Amino acid sequence: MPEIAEIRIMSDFINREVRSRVYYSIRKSFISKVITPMNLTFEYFTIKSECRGKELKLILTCKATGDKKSLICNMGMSGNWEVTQKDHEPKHMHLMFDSMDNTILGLVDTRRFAKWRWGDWNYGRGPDPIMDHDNFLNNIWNNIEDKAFEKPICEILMNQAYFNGLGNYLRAEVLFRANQNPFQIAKDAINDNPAILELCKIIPIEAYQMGGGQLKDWDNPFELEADTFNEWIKCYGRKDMLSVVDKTGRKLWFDSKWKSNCIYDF
DNA sequence: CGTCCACGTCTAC
DNA sequence: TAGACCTGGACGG
Repeated sequence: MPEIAEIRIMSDFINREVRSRVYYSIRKSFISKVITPMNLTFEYFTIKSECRGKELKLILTCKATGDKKSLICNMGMSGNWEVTQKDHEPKHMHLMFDSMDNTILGLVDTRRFAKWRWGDWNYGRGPDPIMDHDNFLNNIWNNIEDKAFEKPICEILMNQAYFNGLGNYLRAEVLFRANQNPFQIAKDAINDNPAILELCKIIPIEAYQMGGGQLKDWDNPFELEADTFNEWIKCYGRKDMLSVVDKTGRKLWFDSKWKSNCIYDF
């Protein structure tokens, strides 16, 4: 489910929901295997959300002292946020924030790949390609001689040290919209076709404005038609495109015009 | 019923 | 560079 567009939508959703609420407790489900201790000394606290690439940061502020603690959340494959009534937690809600108004802000995650920890951003991941685009570009141009850029462009677009927030559907859409041979060596591809880097901002913004990708039961802040995303997506998962398993084991979707360039076995 | 597949990391041979 | 980690939906017999 979540790549950078969906993470931003989740962050917006959280900020809208928590704006007028005060929280008093954090819990995790009994089944959760996340070992992060959930004890919090704040008696009452407010919440604010930020995002950076595929990471989400919940900043908790103590009502009494103004002290802050940050929880960094990675949403895995199926993580999403919901607000429900107390004692009506849906199945697969594994992290819960209890509010004084008897609602719960919770992380719902069927596959339980989502993780959370106290602390700051993982700076091993690159700058946000949308909100911090200049640093995103600098990080790439300053490291263009890195061995990572000797790999095919389709592979490095999944490398979170440089493309924090891109995932399997966004890389397919970026490459397609850039009219880019997915198998060209990344350094050459970026030098020949720097529009790729602009599309790493433009495409996620479009996906964000569409309300995100393939999300079922999403509380869409834009109130768009349900199939808007399916009309927008031009490559990923489409019958008129080719797919092949790449070196990292992920399925790469690409325009059949590049078939003769393909370096992976069909 | 069974098998395959999924928008992502992690760690361990 | 395979697997491990997970659940459930789609699809086939």
